[in-house]
Amino acid sequence: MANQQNPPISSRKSPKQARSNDLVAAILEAAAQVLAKEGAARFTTARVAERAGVSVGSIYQYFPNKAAILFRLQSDEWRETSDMLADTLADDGRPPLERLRTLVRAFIQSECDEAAMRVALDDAAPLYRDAPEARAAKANGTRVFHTFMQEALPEANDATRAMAVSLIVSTLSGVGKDFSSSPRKRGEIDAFSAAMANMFCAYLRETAAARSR
Amino acid sequence: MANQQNPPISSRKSPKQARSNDLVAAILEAAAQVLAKEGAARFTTARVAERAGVSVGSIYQYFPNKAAILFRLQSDEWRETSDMLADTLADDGRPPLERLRTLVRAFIQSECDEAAMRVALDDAAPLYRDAPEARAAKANGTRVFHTFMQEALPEANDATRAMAVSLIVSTLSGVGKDFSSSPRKRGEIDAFSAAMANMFCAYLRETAAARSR
DNA sequence: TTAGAATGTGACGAATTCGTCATGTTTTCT
DNA sequence: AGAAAACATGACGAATTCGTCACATTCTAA
Repeated sequence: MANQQNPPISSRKSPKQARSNDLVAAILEAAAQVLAKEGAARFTTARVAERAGVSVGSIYQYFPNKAAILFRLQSDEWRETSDMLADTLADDGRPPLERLRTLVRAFIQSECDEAAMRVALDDAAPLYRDAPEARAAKANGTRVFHTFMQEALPEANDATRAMAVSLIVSTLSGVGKDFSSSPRKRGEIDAFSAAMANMFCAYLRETAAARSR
Repeated sequence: MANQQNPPISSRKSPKQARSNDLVAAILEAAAQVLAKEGAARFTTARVAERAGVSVGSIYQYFPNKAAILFRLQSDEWRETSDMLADTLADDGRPPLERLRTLVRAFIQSECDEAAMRVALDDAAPLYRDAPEARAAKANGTRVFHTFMQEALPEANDATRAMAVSLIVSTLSGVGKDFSSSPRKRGEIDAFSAAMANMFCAYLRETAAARSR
């Protein structure tokens, strides 16, 4: 109901020289560190600048505001994990549900690996969440699952498949957040991933069975 | 990694006279409105006071700080929904999985009914989340599910049951948040609840079957 | 070499926010 | 009634934060 800021994302200018490329990289690196180590509430352009060994003004040369930095971090994160998931799902030769198991494990693992930053990024979500770019980026991340679902539920109609996708995507991200918000040992990750994969597989099997009946 | 404040919850004093009881009620009512209408970022003791027709000082007489108000709101919310869920689950005479279906529907519905405030409350979570009281309140909310799971998975061992509980609880709350973050029509709520219930039931059935084998 | 474009700096204004405290009002109790 | 306790007020200090802008430095190309 609030928390929207008009120019949150659109890049202010793009680097023309080598040094400014380095600078943007340094800013992003520093931003990730500040976010992970200080938390969302203490994420400040001033702190990012200090950590990057750069002045505040330089940051505002390439990012219109604080939210844009955060969105960029989140956006990169999404791209990376969605690429990883796409690779897992595209691995033909293994049955769909088995690939799904691998995917769940990989996702939970990656969520836990960078827990600190992901949690903070999530805390900061109100700052960038409502931007159209953010919605687009998120939608793009679910594309992989739609093609996967064609394989997993070949007999089902589109509505059923769409529902399965949104349910699974939403569960993965929501539960992943929750799970990774406290530190986890290897065994816990294994067990939890397995249970979640079981749940998805059971659901898909029953859905497929119901459809073909 | 950050965002902790030492005295977030402990009540400052308890109302001794009638007027102060009314005042606390007015504060909480105003707080809920401010949160829903202005969002977490604009949730301010000053704004709450103004809406309640009360002075800031009065607020700080009964709440040690802003976070305490938010925690109180969240806490009340948790209590209400967990009571509701307990009622649903306790309704003997109907098979466990059928009760679970009803529960899922009721939960999603209630999540959508007050979407604005719940989303804002979630955005504000970093302010109260790390308080010990918050963890306790949350744990208390999962109690209902443990007893339910005894019925649903009578043959399973404790570890399996515990996993099922945390998976389902986590999914409910995580996915509920996600789903209710955009406005939903009645039909969407029905369809989504049904799908989610299907997923839970399929999981529990397969888990039960695996155990008894 | 040198003009001008690109880049980098950081002090600073404007805005917000939190929570306190000295002071005033109302209630309670004897 | 009168004293003490409870309750209520709101101006204000201290702290933070965001993002800008006038100016300095570095690079590019003629």
